[in-house]
Amino acid sequence: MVEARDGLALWLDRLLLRSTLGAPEQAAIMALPGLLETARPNRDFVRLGERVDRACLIVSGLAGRFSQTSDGQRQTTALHIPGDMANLHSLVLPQSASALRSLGDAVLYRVPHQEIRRLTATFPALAEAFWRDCTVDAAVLSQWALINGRLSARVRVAHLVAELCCRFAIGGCVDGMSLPWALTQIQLAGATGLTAVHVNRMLRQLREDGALEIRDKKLRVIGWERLCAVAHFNPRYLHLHKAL
Amino acid sequence: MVEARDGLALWLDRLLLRSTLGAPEQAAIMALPGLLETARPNRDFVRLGERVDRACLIVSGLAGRFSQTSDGQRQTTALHIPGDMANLHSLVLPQSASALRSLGDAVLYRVPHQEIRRLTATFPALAEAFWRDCTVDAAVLSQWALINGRLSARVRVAHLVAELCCRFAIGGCVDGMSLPWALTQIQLAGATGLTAVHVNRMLRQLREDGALEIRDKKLRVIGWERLCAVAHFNPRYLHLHKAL
DNA sequence: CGGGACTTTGAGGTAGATCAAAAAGTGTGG
DNA sequence: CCACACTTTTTGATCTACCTCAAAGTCCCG
Repeated sequence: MVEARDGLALWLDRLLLRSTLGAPEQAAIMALPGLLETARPNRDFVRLGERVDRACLIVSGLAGRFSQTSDGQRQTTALHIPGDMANLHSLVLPQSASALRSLGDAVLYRVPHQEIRRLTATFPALAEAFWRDCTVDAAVLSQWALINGRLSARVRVAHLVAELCCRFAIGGCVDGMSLPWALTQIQLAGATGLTAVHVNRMLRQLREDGALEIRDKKLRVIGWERLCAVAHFNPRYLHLHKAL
Repeated sequence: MVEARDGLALWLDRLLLRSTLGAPEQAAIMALPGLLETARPNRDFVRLGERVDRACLIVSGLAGRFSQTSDGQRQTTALHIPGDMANLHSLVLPQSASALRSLGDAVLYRVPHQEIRRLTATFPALAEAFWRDCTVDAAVLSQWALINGRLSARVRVAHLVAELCCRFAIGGCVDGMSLPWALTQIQLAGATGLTAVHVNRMLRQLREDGALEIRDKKLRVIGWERLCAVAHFNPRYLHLHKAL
């Protein structure tokens, strides 16, 4: 059974990677009230343009953030894994500029803005930690813009896979490691700005290169070094450690 | 003669578009100490990976933010106009994830983090206003990711031009309007993820379509409606007005 | 067992890259 | 004011990475 506490604990860990928080701040995070909710698979749980009054913590499963043109074309602008407060920025900009949707089965914990504001008002260190995490989010998007704007399809797919490896297994990615993998090639295409057909071919190449293998909803990293080399991957932009 | 006060006033106007600030907060902004500096044209004034202890306000001219691959390829992730505090986010993430460079002649006002922190500590409303403006920045980048990831070269160029029109002439863009235009086609290519050659062809098309004209470092909007239509442009994402 | 979503492979088309070179503009020093 | 070097703009010709369309194969769930 999934519980809100699990999600909050993951989120707190994430915050502590980048910010120093005292015991009262940590306790306040863990005590945040909210609503646990099972998202219907592949459905928007925050719609474009909607005025939002609760932030969504991903407790389990995956979620995507999407920008959309007037004629309905979508581009993924972020992938969120458990422990991500997917739209924390809605606290300061409640008019949602992008949609959030579950990718497969997902469980959310919806925390009212007003509860988060209570925390930022009491603990300035939390306000800063929140702002910092939003900034990391933007840094990741910058990296996506770079990779998707300048590099080949093969690099894009490899880079996205490498990023997710690092975010799931915070710190150490190694050869032979295996991760649960719920993303379809269609979803991968949405995030890399490619077509699903071409993603398929690129994944085959990466398999033939001895970099990785996806089977049975599992990703197996065959050659982490090779994958990083193909992807031009350097995890610094993820800010998974406190700055020196 | 350009003065720091001009830049600070522009920035304050920008903040007031999106946040409500009292007289003391406004006075505190206008009193921010810093160093006025003439940037050498087309030079990085914040380098990649550098540890930053001052934020850069663009007082005059243009600046670009760039992400960069290990082998030196660059992608523009933001264009900054006078009144933009280009790297306000460095306050919470001082390890610079992107480079900042002047595009042509530019004048900067460098404000020490420590002075800005004095403000956020005293006035929580300013901390929130700053966070909000960084969030808008990220929203603009999302839009770029969408446009550059999914739409044709013609749309990309048109969209960028339309965005800059709106940001320069906050609120009203009209037919026949003319703006100072300092960007080269090479710089346009850097922001749209195209080559300069192709940008040139797209600009010619837009001219032939009766949408715009660039001559003598001036941009003339011939048909604003037409430009917006070609660009799929809807200025909402710029958050140039307070949310309803 | 049947239907829907996803994956895989093939064949052919195209938007935009690349390469090349001329023309126009811009700044510098004599 | 002109001569120069350098950058930017413009145009042409060719090439290719990725898209599009199509169809078969696979997986999964009711």
